[in-house]
Amino acid sequence: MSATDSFGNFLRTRRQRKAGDDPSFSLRKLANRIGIEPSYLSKIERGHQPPPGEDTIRKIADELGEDRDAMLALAGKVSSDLLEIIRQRPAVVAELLRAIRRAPARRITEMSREVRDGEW
Amino acid sequence: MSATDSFGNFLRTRRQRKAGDDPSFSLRKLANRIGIEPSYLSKIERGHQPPPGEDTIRKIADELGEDRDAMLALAGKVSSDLLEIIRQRPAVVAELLRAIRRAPARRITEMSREVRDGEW
DNA sequence: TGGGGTGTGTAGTAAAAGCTACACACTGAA
DNA sequence: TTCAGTGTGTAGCTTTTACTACACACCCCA
Repeated sequence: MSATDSFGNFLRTRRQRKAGDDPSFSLRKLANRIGIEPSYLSKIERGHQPPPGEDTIRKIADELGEDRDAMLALAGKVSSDLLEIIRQRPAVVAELLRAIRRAPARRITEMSREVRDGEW
Repeated sequence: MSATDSFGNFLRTRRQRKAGDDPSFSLRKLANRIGIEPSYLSKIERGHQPPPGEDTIRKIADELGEDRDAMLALAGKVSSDLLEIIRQRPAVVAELLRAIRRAPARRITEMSREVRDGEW
């Protein structure tokens, strides 16, 4: 399943679920709040257009109450602030990312906690 | 200094240094080995063109014996294999990256080692 | 005094990304 | 029975990305 399709499907089902008990989540109204053309949003939901740009995805995620990074990933993208973190120290950070590729998620979360708590 | 300029400057000085004792590092010959037009390489070196695409940067880095991730970073890019690692598990990996933003490089390298050694 | 080698200037090009604008057809309530 | 609201189809657009093609001017040295 292409990024175009999975992003669209996810978006459509999440929006429709919300539209069930909140009429402000009609395709048109949501598009207006986000600041894009309704027809464009329609095409994205059905996979007739690839996912939109980063800023637009961010707004969509916020409106739906979904995780920004997860939606960006669905769209085949990575948040630009993460890119910036990598670009600041390419060698060390690249090494770390390649190291954790197959590590269990639990272990990765644990590492985040340790770093934040300053355990070293 | 823009990405265009710093990438160009770095490339030019590294290439010229090598050209000093190895004539196969003339702009033209290097361009031919890489598979791009000499005039294009010339413009990139002088910052008249933005850095080339990922594949081309990779080839340049390999020719110069420089770190790929570092050169990509100079160009304002991030290696697509790292993007893929993030997209696989956006939430956990994003959390980790944001956590290490201000951590000392030594600590990050240490973490890579620990994960590879399977210390958990 | 050419003929290979050097770098550079000008002028394009193809494809992708990220959209807009507007008309159309349907539905459900007033 | 109209009209506000729903989603959708068609046809564009601008900007960015990542280059190519080719001619020009200089230098050196055989």
